[in-house]
Formats: sequence, C-alpha cells, structure tokens
Amino acid sequence: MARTQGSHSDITGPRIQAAALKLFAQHGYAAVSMRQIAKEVGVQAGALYNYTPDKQSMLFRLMKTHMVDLLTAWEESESPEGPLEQLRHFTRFHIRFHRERPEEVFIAYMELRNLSPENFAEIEALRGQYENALETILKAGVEAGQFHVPDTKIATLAVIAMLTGVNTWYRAGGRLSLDEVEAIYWDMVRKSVAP
Amino acid sequence: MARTQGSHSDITGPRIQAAALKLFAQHGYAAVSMRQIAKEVGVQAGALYNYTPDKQSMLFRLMKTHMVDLLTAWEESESPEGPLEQLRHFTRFHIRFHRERPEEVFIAYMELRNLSPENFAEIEALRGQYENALETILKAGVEAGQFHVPDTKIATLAVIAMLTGVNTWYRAGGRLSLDEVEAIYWDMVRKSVAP
DNA sequence: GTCTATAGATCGATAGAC
DNA sequence: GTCTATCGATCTATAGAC
Repeated sequence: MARTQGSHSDITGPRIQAAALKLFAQHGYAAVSMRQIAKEVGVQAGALYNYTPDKQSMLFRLMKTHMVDLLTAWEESESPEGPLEQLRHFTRFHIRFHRERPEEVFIAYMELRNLSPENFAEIEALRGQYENALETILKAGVEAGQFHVPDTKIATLAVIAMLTGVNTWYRAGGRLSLDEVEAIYWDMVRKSVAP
Repeated sequence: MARTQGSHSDITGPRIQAAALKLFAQHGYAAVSMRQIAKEVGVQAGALYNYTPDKQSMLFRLMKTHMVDLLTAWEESESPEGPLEQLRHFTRFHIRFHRERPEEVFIAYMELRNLSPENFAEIEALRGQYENALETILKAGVEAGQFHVPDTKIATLAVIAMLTGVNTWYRAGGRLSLDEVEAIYWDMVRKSVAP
C-alpha cells in the first residue's frame, strides 16, 4: 500500500524520543525547545504533536520508561543466595545498568522538578520500589548478622548515592576498566555495611 | 544626604541574589525569567540590570560564592590530629555545611551545564580543590596503614557522593536528628575505608 | 503524517524619563 | 536607582492545506 502523502518514515516516534533524550540530557528540559527537537529529527515542530500531546509528556515518558526498564531488568536478573552475594549482585547491577544509560540517568535525577505533580508522584513511587529492593537485602543481612547498619533506610540511600556517583566521572577508555570500577566500589560497599 | 529619586533601598543587591537563589533552586535556571526574579524582589525587570550585566552572571556569582564559602569554611575549621580523626571531621563538616545550604548545593550540582565554558571551568577548579582536601586525608591514612582503599581518587568521589546524598532526603524535624545522621554516616564512611 | 503559517504569550536586554 | 515602554527574538501549541 502506498504511503500517505508527506509520510516519510514510520520510525519517527522513536527518533523523536531519542532526540528529546539527547537534548534534555545535554541542555536541560526547560532550555530545550520543541523546534530544537524537531530540527534534530529532521521534521517541522508541528509534526511532533502527532506523537506527543505536549512537551511535558515527552519528559514523563522518558523518565517512566527508564524507571520501568530499571525495575524490569532488576527483577529479571539472576539473584544469588545469601545477603552478601545479593549485595554484590546489586552493586554490580546498579553500576552496569546506570553506566549503560548515562543520559536517562541524568534526566531521571535532574528533571524531577520539571514534572507535573501527578507525574512526579508516579516516578517517585517507582524509585521507591527500586530502593526497596536494596533495603530488603540489607534487612536480611542485618537479621542474619552478616551486616551491621545503624539504619537500613539510610544505608540504602547512602549506597545508592555512592554507586550512582560513578556516572559523574566514569568515561569509557579512561584509567580504569568497568570491572576494576566494580571491584573498587564493591570493596567499599561491602565494608560500609560490615559488622 | 537625600536619597536619589526612585532609590528605595540600598540592600536591593542582596535581595536580588536571594531571590535568584530561591527561584533557581526551585524551578531551575533556564525556567526562571528575569521578570520572575524582579517580582520576587519587588522591582521591575529593568532594575535588575543595575546589579548584574546579565542572567548568566547571576548564576555564576551564586555558584562561585558557594564554592568559595565552602573552601573558606573548610580551611578555617579546626583540623584534628591523625587521618581517622580528620576523616571524621570531614564527614561531620561536609554534612553540616551542605545541610545548612540546601539551595546553594542544589544549584551547584544541577546548573553546571548552564554555565558558560569559562565559568564552568572556574567552578570545576574550585570543586577539585575541595575534593583534594578529602583525598589528602585518605592518602595520609593509607600511608599510615590506617585506611585501605584501592584508589584514593575514586574513594574521594564515592565518599563525597554518599555524604552529599543526605541533602536529598534529610528534613529538619524528621525521624532523625542531625547528630544521629552524622553518626550513621560516620559509621559507614569509617568502615568503607577500613583496612 | 508532514507541511506552512500563525496565534498569543513570554523572553532577555536596552533606552530614556525622572 | 527605579520606572515605563519597547525592540526583536523565541516560545508552545494549533489550524488547515496536501
């Protein structure tokens, strides 16, 4: 069947998402115009509105997709036996997953305040689910006497903050391989919750 | 001497800084207009340009003042003897200082990409100086055999990321006092670099 | 599904009166 | 030092042709 006049591609949707991801990460949501996104894709600004009701929805979709991907990948990952091995698994998983998606991670942290209240609540709930995954591991380890942390909730946030920090400095081809980075962080995480 | 006509205050300058601080932290630099800042202060937009050459300079001044304040406060703080006590001192200092200035800290982390290249380089240099303060402590502790870290540079960034994370969740009047928070983080920091 | 064109609002920054 | 007024650019979103 012949294509409708003016329709040049059926993958414009994903290309718009990719352009928004790149530009939001680079300049920030508020600083990026719909015209810039359209130019990156190679269409006119009006055409974007065939794929999104507004700019806010583009941001929300990027962030929600990222959080759902994160939770799904975690749930599908092979969980080893025992709190210590599970903590090692989480450390490794977190560093790898976040390292593979620097733009999504950056947006997920920096653009929370640009979400509408309803959208913000939804993203925060997903983030809470992810934090719970780590806290569950820490609680089990404390119960088994393998970990000592004064407060599992704070330890959860502290470990995640430490691990996510990798994204602020790691560059592929730098002084350290990703394996080395993982080993270094695992050493620190392991000790930080040691009895 | 009589006041110049139209001059209603000689503290307009600081009030503009305060308004910019509040609004940039709340909505982000790019999302805040000069008219919004002026309204917060109670003047017209044009009057702002008696105090700043442009919007970019307002952001840079906020960030530079914050970083210089941070370095000055650190240098003026009483440094104890020995790497372990110095690390405890740093942990306590970092949490307190950052907790007292949530808006400045937020801007200093979130608005780096909105700085001009020259301004960015200057802020990054100051940040590097602060990181060096911690790395110096860690190096001394490793040399003395009191610490074990696979890489002092990464350990520096990991500890700072962990400690700065306090600002994302701590609220005055919450479940934990600041003393308790400091104790919890000190326990984790101390162990994370333990031999 | 994409285009052109535009409505309607808002932006940063400046000019000139007082 | 602050005001009013405005320039020229840019913004999001929509309307209608094809």
